[in-house]
Amino acid sequence: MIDTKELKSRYDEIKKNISDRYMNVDLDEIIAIQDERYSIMQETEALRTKRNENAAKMKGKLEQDVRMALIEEGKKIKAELQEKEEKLAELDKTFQEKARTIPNYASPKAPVGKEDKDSLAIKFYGEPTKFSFKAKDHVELGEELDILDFESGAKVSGQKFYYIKNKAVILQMALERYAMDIVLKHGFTPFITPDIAKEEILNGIGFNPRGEESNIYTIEGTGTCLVGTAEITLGGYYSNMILDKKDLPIRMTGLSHCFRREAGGAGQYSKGLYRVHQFSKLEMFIYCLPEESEKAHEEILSIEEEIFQGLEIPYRVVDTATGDLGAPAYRKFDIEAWMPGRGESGEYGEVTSTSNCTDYQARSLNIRYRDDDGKVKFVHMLNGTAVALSRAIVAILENYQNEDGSVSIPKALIPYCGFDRIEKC
RNA sequence: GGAAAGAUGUCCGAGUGGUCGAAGGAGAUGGACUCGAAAUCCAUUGUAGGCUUCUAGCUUACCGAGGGUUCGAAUCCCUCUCUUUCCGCCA
Repeated sequence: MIDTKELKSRYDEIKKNISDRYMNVDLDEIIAIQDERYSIMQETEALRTKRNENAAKMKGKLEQDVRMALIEEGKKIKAELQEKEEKLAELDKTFQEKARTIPNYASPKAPVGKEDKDSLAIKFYGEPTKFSFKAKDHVELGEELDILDFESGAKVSGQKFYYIKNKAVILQMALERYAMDIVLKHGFTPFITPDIAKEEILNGIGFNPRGEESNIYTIEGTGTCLVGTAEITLGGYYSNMILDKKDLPIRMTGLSHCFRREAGGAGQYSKGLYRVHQFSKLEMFIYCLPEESEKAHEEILSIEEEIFQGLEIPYRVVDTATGDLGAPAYRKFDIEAWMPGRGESGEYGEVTSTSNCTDYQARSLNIRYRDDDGKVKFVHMLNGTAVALSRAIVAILENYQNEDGSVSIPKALIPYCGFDRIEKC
């Protein structure tokens, strides 16, 4: 969340940010709740002071009637205090809930706009793959090659589930290891994280596990959820801790399953592996000093590019428009790989995403460091996809398809796969 | 899953109802001593929040977490989490 002490001093800025992001947050209501909370808080504290003073008077030896009078007084204060404290707790809860909905300040460099098409393509790598034949999409390729099975996925688990079969299994493992090797080379510490996390962690990262539009599966009666990304488990790792400044930046990379409800996400642009309820992903995460976060963001992006350049897949980099930024993000870069089977005759489709969340998550999760001036300050937290296996497989199958329906393996993956081609068996 | 013991400030560690934001020690910082250093001595040394007469003062909360008892809780009670040890079970 943002610093709620600044709601009034940065009022115009916050308001503009909310409107730039096309979000519906009533800042004035939140400030009104905050004011009421402060005033109840003061009344509560005054009563507590009275209670403490009253109790302090009873320390020594006292006449019985004096003591009884003080106890009576104490009981009266206690009753009053209880009432105030209940009210305060209620206000606190409401305030926290509402304040959490205020988005992070967006970078002044992020393009302002409502949706996808307002985002800026800031870089192109390679030319969209051309074929001398009609390109198939990954669904057709995958089913013909008997390496993807959506029908069985739907039968056993439901819509948007799938089985990966045969050489695609090896391909996925190869991709995992290939991306891991690149990330490790850049000094990241590898993790395999839990696939389940507590709601408080989800909230701290900025995911809302509740509500109709939530993309999160909650596990009934446990207070936990299936993670949608290892960003959650990597970001929760240091919650409530004060980090040593000399240990920063901390670079972590985590492999996890990712579960997403994707309610209502159907249609041509979500078909096949592109939008699914479960996939695996290798995620990068950095905790760093505030002054280093923009540089760290560039670093993550460049590793993501290195991974896709190594696969020789054409892509573009997109600087996400304010209206399309997640609430915690200060700035977000997506890599969109060329997908020849997408749309009429190929389109770019998102394969990675990296966000600089500045101190937004750190404030909720209480992750700080001690600065040279002795003060504790919030770290900046960044995340980025190393490789989302399902989407990377979409890009590989569609870009590396051959006229006979077989699929070649990108050069960089051949040593990891042990074969250079997937063909009909 | 069962049993026992434990969880206190940066660390170690005392503290079984009021004199405890918390003894003592270590560490760190500043100062004295010294040519300098060590030793010694003195002082300072948690976090978050609120208010005000805002380079300061006042005040609230925090002793694993959450509840409860009480005029008053680090201290008593309940639940949970974690750690250690033992038993059971298991990949």
